[in-house]
Amino acid sequence: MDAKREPLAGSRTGPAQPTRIQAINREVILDAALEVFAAHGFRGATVDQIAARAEMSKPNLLYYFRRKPDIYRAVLEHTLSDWLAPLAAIDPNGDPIEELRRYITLKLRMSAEKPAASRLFANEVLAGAPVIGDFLKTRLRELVHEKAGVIGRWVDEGRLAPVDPMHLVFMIWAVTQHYADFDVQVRAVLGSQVAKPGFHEQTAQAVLTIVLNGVRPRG
Amino acid sequence: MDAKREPLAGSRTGPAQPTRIQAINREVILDAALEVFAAHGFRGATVDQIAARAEMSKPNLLYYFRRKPDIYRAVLEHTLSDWLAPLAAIDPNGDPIEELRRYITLKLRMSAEKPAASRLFANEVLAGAPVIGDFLKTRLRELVHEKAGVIGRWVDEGRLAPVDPMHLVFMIWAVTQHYADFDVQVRAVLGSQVAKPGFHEQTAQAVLTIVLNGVRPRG
DNA sequence: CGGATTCTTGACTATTTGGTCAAATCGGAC
DNA sequence: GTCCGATTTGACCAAATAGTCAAGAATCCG
Repeated sequence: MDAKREPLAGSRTGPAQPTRIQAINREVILDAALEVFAAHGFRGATVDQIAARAEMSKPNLLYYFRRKPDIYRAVLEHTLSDWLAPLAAIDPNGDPIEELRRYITLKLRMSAEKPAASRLFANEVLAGAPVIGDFLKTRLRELVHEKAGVIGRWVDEGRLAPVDPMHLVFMIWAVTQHYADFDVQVRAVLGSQVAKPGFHEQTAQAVLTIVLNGVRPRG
Repeated sequence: MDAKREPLAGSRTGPAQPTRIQAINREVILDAALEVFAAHGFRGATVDQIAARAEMSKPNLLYYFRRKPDIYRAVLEHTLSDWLAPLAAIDPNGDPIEELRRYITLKLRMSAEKPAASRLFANEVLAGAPVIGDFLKTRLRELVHEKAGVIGRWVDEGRLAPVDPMHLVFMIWAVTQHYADFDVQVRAVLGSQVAKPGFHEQTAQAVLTIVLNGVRPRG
């Protein structure tokens, strides 16, 4: 007999033949889960909250993702590559200052447009990175070392001031993600300014000024 | 009759006459709670975890703090003033670069010595600052505006490059707290370097170089 | 249409969690 | 030592939460 496809194999192990409804609902669930996990972390989030936000009964949600950790992992995977792309895009052959400007600008835009993704990672790492720990120690580590090498070469060539490449990367992450992760604090301190049009451009301007001046070689 | 002191008035509303045992146990509980709340946030933390870490039965813990939110509030209050002190210490009459250097150094030291405190705030703010929201919008806001005024004056006097004072403060917070909040990530990427002696000095050196160069007035 | 399959959910269970209570133990002032 | 309030905890309860299940509703395909 031909291999009988189990009811949900596709939705759990791989997209063997995802239905239209499956595709839609999995997307809806992941969107809802992203918001909830981003706000409260894995342990603080509840399946009921996610189901409510997805406008779907809990058993229905669990029909698509059998267990809470499955949802969590799926959300993380769904978001990880996006989050890494800007760093990967740094071009060794580009102009150092321009490459950093583009990188910072992209990261700031992501923080503005997808703050929940940033908060999701923040919560995961704060909790000790129980799920993405391996990823951090392997793929992220390799990528950062690669790009730190590029920055280090720029420094050696005198095209950047003598800065520690690793710490420069950390600084850029810290500052750009701060505007997503600590949005509530930024709003509390800055008040109505944040809502004004052009706020993001102003932020980008300020961040770029300090960081780029900090790494520009001094005459 | 003389006012009969209720059994635990002191331990709940104010230190009317805290016993030696009370003082010790409240301290033990707050230390334990700090670690647990810092790792999992308010919702993710459990009273049992805190009690276990404090090496004390749950009912005993609840004898000192009646409810979970009471513990949480106490931990936050216990930590808030410390966390703010370095910013408050910026001296309008000091040398701009030296004042910023001292501020960054202090914040970095706090992140290294009390990472849990930083993570506690990070979790609270990530969750939308349900407890310290008012504090952020009042006391923190006032303090930051005051110090931003100082920095703004330094800029006007030409003693700092033209930078947005608010964003400079955010940048310093972001970078310094990053080393506490994202410690796991930093370790994953940097590996064994983090354990080496002198790592913190190296970090401070790198951060100070970039930020101070970023704000130093250009010839 | 009609039958098979996918999708949906109300009702339920087991476990975890915040919190209570009464009884037992401890500690300090006399 | 003795006494009384302070401290401690085992046993317990109610609510919240992750996950199950069987049965009904919708959808797809010929």
